[in-house]
Amino acid sequence: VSLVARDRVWAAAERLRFEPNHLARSLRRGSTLAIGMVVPDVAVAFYASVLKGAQETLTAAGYHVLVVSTERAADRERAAVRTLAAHRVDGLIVATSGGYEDIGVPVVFVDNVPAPAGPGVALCNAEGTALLVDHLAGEHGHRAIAYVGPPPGAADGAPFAHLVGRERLDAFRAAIGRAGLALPPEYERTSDAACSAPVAREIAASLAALEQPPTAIVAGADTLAIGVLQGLRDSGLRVPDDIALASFDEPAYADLLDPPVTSLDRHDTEIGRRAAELLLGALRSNNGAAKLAPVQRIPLTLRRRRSCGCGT
Amino acid sequence: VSLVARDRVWAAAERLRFEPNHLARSLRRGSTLAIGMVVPDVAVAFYASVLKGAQETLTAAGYHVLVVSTERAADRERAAVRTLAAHRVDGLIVATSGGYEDIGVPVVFVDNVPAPAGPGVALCNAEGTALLVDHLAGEHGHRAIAYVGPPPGAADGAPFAHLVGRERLDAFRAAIGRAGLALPPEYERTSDAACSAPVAREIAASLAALEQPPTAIVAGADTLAIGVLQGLRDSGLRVPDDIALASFDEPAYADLLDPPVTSLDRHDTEIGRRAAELLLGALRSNNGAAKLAPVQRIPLTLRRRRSCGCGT
DNA sequence: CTGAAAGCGCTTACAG
DNA sequence: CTGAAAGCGCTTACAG
Repeated sequence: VSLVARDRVWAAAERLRFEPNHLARSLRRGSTLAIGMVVPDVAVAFYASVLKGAQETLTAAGYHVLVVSTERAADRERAAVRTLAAHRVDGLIVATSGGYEDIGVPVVFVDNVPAPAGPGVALCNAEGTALLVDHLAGEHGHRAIAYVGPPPGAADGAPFAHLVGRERLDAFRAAIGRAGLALPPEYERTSDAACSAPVAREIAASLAALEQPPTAIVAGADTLAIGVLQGLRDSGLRVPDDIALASFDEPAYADLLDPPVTSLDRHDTEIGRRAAELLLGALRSNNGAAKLAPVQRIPLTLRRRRSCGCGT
Repeated sequence: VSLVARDRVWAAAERLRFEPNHLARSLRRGSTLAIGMVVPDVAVAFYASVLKGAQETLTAAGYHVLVVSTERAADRERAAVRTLAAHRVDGLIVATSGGYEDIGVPVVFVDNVPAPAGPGVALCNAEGTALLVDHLAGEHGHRAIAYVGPPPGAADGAPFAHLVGRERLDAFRAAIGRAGLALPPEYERTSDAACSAPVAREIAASLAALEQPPTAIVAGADTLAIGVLQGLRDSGLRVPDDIALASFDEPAYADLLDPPVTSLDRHDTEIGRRAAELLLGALRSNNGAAKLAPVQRIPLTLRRRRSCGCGT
């Protein structure tokens, strides 16, 4: 081919905005450069931030991202994973609601990390919960602390669901024990699997109506903290004067809420970035070594605001 | 083939979890059953909800969704659209930041709908802005109302960007005129293209520092409302006692903010659903008729809360 | 170093 | 009605 002809071909390609067909390339190469990302709910700030962090890193590495939001239903998660398998994604990042099944590609779990299933990025659930309890008990002297958290059990028979709920509940019990406090069963409450605010709202109202209501509440998720805030308001209780509140997750604009909510800073986008890097490592090595990688734990920082009683 | 053999093949397929290769099918059929969705920022509640609504409808119709978040940069949007073209998506849903270019597939715009470019789903920007101004002027008697909104101009040479900003600013001026109020130039402020809260925070502080500060502010986006709230708090002003606030978009948990923020209910997921239906219609007919479809406008409802002065 | 051929896994139009 | 062949648009190993 003459150089002149070559140049003319290039120019024509440029002019017609020719894009090589990625499908054909993928079919031939056996790699799609696509990563599937499965999250319980894209509209929840935490997962949106994780998604952003992961997408940033994966896009920079030449991958693109297929996102599916499963509405926290195990069967929808299963369907999503199978669809992603049909599309031959090269790997998966999964914040599982319990429906995951192996499709033979590298997977990195985030948030909810099933113990036997591979590498993942999780929060320091135990340490974080302890931070909240220790702060309420140690610095503010509370002795009647209730818990409203995600359920510890598996949803609809799912093997992996709600490890987050398990870890946080266990850590709450342990921290209460270490502080030498009593934990009557009615102080230990769990929400629906979706951690929906309306459910937490009712739980908070029922806690407020107890003969011996708690003087402080630990919420195990941001949506639950919002619901608790609403429920306490319904009951005519002031936060933190009548009852204190500390939340595991940081609600959006926590400092502008009434009152500003004491919570743990989670570094959301960092989680997505780390998950993406773990996955990229597994894709590069492809020798199964990544399967043995330990779960990375993201440390949490306590943000003291008014809801716990600080600064009043 | 004998019936017995057929059954055994089916059983084996089931057992091995055989998934037909979607790539090969797409290559042959000339259709990927994939829809590209381009949004400025998945972590913004509005776009996340639109995404959910669209995904719901598209998944039910057998399509899957490729999401790209462009961080509101026109060049990143352009790159995203080209990548989606390389993957041969069957159609696009685009909340443009100005970088869109035609790739020869049906497109539906949401939020920011460029006039000559096809069907879309937009908000009633003019009517919504008028609702806010009329409420502040008519029901609360404000005569010095300032505006903090998205910029009306195109970002970095993009032809389509910020129609939303244009429409809301024009509507603000018109509503102020109809109410017979003065509009000094220093009351008419616009943020950066990203509508970032920190920029609005500084604008609010500078409004508060004016010799004749406004008695009310209309925020043209939820992130701007949050920033204004912070800026007014920085300046030691109480909302709504010292200065009232009404926001075009509803911030997350608007009723739990301090104060609860008066704003317009936008029906976010409905927007995504409508956009998906428009796109499905265009894909089915495929005769270009959809190109002539008028832009659908979503009506908005005023939610009266404390920040405007209601209920005080 | 260049160019023609085979093949990725499907679907579809066509021959038997 | 069944079965073999061609082809979607690439990449890659191979022959010239």
